[in-house]
Amino acid sequence: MNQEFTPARVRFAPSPTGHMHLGSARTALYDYLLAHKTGGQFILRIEDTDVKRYMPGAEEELINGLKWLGIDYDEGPGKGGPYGPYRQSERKEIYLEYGKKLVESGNAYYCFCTPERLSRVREEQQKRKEPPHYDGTCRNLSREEIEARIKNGEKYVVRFKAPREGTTTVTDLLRGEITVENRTLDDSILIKSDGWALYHLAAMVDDYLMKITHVIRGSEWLPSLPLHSLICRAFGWREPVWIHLSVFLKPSGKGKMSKRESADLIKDGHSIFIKDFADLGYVPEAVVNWVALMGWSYDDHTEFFTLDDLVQKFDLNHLNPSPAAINFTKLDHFNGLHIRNLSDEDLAGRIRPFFEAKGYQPDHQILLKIAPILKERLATLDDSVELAGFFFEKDVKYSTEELIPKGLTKEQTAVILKESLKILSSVPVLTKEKDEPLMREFVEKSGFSAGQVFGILRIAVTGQRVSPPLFESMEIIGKDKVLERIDAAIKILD
RNA sequence: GCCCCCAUCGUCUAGCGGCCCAGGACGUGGCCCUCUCAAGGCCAAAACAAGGAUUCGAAUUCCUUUGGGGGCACCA
Repeated sequence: MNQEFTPARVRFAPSPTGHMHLGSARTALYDYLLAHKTGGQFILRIEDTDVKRYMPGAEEELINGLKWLGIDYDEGPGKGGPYGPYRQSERKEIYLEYGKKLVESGNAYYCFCTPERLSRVREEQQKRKEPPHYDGTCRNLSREEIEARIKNGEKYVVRFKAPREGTTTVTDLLRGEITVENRTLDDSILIKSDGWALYHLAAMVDDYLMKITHVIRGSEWLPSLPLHSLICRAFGWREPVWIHLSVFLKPSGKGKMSKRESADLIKDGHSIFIKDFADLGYVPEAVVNWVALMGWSYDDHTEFFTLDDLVQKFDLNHLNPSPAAINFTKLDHFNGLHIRNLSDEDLAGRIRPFFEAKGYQPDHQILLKIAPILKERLATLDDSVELAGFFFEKDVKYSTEELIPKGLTKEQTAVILKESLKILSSVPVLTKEKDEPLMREFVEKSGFSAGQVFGILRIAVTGQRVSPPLFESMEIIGKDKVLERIDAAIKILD
């Protein structure tokens, strides 16, 4: 498909009515990838024509979300561009003008029906088990009557004059031709009585004026695709390439995530809201990788992708039209992969806030040293605190029972601790290369198992049953503190 | 109710008429490595929704059924 290799102008057009979620993130990602792959532009357009549903802060959240994910836009609010303004609330007059054009060309008409009458009609239709429909009362009003009623101050809307007979066929890139019977079409409202355009008009006008080549959006728009196509045709515009992505299903695969369920996820350390991922310890690289693969694939075995990889390899032909269930365990997997792909310096910087949030004041040099031993143990960044908090602790806490391993007595444990103290005191500086052979030699002679000896030391030094490797940890903690902690353990047993 | 879309292991998916008694990944189980936990390596179990049709040959094409999803606003 050669259209992929011509510069694409693609737009991400969210409405600021709620939190940015995974579905939006994926759409924006694909937009970005297509634009960058083809050397085109990625445009952010805010669809805020509905004042009632406006959520303060949503636009900012959207922009921050994109920034966090690393998908920067070329044109949009705060950035400008040759086709602005990029907020629909600033484009009211434009839509009015194009609405009028449609009326003049006979593709739309003024409708004076009141909302009350409309809902009455709808009720009756439903009672008769008919699909709810505009009944066409104002479809063929005379010019004189229209002028008179407008002059009379009657409220009106602009409706699209949808064809009543025949069929309409539109092509969606991943689904092929979609054909509907025109009699199932409705005369949708294009401009409300308050003068604001509805999505159907506004989006089509903007896509045209902004020279959008590909419309990538959710499949909830599929039912109104014929309408949108018809509007473009009424204007005589060339249609963009239509791409409707399927929705994300809840992890069980049974249905879409409800508001309630989305909010509840956070209890399990998950979320579908982009704003939450950072705090939950996810790195944007992983979220991008994960979400890219829900609905797109490269081949039958490659799964690790950076954003740059994706720009290189993304293509429209491997998009998948079927709905995908969200799989958070796979996100954890990707998160681990990308954490391990980070430099020590980078990882040190990223885990710092998690330590700080727990009241630690981590030293950068120590963070740099623990980064490599933490790397392959982290599913999420916040795991690092639980695993490595002891590095920043003055002393460690544990119970006597924890110190004495199963199968050993208090006395034996004390012997091991005292011997270890002696050995570790004998080396000038604690380094893995130096003390590990000495300790292993002791294990060998003592008749205890490595697991027993190192297990006791692990508790004494880290206060934890599970920790990063012992000798590496001791090296980082330093001789003085290690000896201090072992000494403290011996005292506990006395 | 009506309209539209979708259908391969539990999940994400590869597959675009013979390379497939279906490949990869996550997860699960086992083994190896091992100072704990991981990471890593190896192995295993696990799917073409059902029924027709076309064809020498179908997971791949067509039809029906079933299941799932979306939509039917002066929301987007």
